[in-house]
Amino acid sequence: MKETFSRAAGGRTASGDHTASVGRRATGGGSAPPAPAALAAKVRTLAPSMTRSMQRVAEAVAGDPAGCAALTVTGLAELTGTSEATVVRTARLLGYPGYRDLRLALAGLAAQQQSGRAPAITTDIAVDDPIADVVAKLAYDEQQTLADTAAGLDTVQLGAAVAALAAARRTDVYGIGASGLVAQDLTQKLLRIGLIAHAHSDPHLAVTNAVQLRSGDVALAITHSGSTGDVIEPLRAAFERGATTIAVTGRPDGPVTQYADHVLTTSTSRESELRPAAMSSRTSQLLVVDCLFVGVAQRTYDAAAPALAASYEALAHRHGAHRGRP
Amino acid sequence: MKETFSRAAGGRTASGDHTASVGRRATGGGSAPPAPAALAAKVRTLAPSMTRSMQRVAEAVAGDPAGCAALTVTGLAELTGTSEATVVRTARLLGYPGYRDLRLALAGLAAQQQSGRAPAITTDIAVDDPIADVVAKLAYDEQQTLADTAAGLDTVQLGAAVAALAAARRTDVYGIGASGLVAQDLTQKLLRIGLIAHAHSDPHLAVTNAVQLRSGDVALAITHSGSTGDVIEPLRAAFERGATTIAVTGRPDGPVTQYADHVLTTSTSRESELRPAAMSSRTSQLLVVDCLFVGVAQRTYDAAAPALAASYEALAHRHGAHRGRP
DNA sequence: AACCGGGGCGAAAATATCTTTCATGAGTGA
DNA sequence: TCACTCATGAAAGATATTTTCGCCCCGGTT
Repeated sequence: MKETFSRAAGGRTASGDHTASVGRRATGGGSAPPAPAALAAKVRTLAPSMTRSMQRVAEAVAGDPAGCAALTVTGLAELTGTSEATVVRTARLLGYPGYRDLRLALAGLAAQQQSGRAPAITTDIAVDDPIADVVAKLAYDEQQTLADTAAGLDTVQLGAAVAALAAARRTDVYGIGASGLVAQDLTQKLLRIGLIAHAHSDPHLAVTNAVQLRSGDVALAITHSGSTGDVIEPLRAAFERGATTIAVTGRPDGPVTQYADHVLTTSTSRESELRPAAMSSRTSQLLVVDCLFVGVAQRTYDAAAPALAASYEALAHRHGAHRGRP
Repeated sequence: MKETFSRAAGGRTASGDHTASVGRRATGGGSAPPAPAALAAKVRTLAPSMTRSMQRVAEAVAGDPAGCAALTVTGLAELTGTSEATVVRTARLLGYPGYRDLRLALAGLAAQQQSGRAPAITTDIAVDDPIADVVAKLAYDEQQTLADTAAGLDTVQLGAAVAALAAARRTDVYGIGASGLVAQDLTQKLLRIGLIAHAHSDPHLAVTNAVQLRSGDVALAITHSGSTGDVIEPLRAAFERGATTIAVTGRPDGPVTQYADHVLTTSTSRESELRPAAMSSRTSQLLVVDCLFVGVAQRTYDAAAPALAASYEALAHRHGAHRGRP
């Protein structure tokens, strides 16, 4: 009973007087069920928003699931040089009701790792790695990113976002830099199934357009950091105009979520000097966007199928006739 | 402290105080290590020697590991119509120090079973797939695409392409539609490490620019079909002007390769109605492009590293300062 | 049929473990 | 510098687990 209550309290009271009063984004914080194998991903996603002590705990947990599963709260607290309270807080942050459940998940994770593949060791890409290693490492990392993202995606939020998109009279997508390309990708796809969508990279134009939106429209912001002002502003404008707003971000607690009815979390993986964060965040974002697209296509199948076929046909003309067409 | 002590005590009779003083619990009290996944077997083996109540508990545990893992001693006792003591006795009989550890093992078992069911998603995405399946299938497919691409990449060609890019005075990248986004992605990255690169989506402008190229410059065309005229034309122009030309295509025998000094092959995976080819080709292309980028970054490390750092710094300013920054 | 061990068994005490509360101090912005 | 916020851990407060203890069922014996 208090269970539920305490959970809600954990979900950051902070900023949102506006948000709070509006009372939207109800689904925001705690809807996610405890993760099974998505734990490592979740740790990475949430790590930035953690305090130092909690990070230590999270690190220990992610680094040695099996070992930590064998420890009691007190044990883990001692190991990480923190207190029981901190351990419990971390468990909560990771989406579990308490340490006990985190421990259970840890045991599960350990078992999976054990039975699964042993060689999960990824070294960073080094300056003198031969090109073949670069290919292998990059491919592996991106695969990992995909797995993490898929595991960490909240299907409820995703479903809600899909529903909103499918029903939208019009959709605006905001993204800057690398995220801008993802925004365009989504837009291209939506257009192909006959929906009305626009991607905006220019902040001013984005806001200008956003204020045109109203209930029944959808605004979708893509930002890895979750705090890209140029993207938040248009989303906010749309939010205040009553449009349904969606955020695709790697920081589920970032400012952007204040104005988002639905938050889709992308995974954050360790970056290195030669592998900028942009790379994995892009992969992650694209997967999310693809899921959105396919979801929408399913929902609007009757309209989408012919549209897809038509655009396929149209394109075929642009390419020389080559074999392989069934 | 009591932790260790009590646990050792739990280890029962046998070795007693010696074990306790050592404080290891790895091997536990008895000789048998707790079972990992051999639990079901153990239950069957030991069932005959169990009392009626214990059998009920064992049965429940073997029948629904996941479900039981979610229960407390009391819960499981109630479920099986027995008492806590019996549950603990059963756990002991199965080789665990207590119920807590049995529960942990149960969680592990459940996780294993769950993950074992993974490769059931080889099917195409159907119109009525639940959203969770869509996510799983898409992630799986893209992972597959990455693996295929990595496996099929010719590292010699890749190395040559990297060398050309790293040495290029200027690089033009051509791509249309979805490939255009990939082209932009590459361009963005190259710019970030201080190289001069442009992406062209407009065929006319592309050709106009291509004729400016000459030996020492690089032109890179991205086209899945390998026969997109709008992309081939500028590549051809560049080729004829003596620039080094690279093609990233899914058709290593397509027209585009005629004018390419180096051909990088992207993988083509099966597409379906709801999963257009563009999706996997994009994933594939991006991996190739990432490899190119990292390769170039390696080769130009002295210049690239500071440039990357600088652009990182510059971006940090655009985002609000949030905590978690070490 | 009555009596007598021998255990299986569960209620409840005892203990360990987990959770919550609360006071403190470190860091931060004005 | 001061007020303020918030992270943090100590310890109190709940729960969960383990242990204790003896009932009572079951078979065998006289």
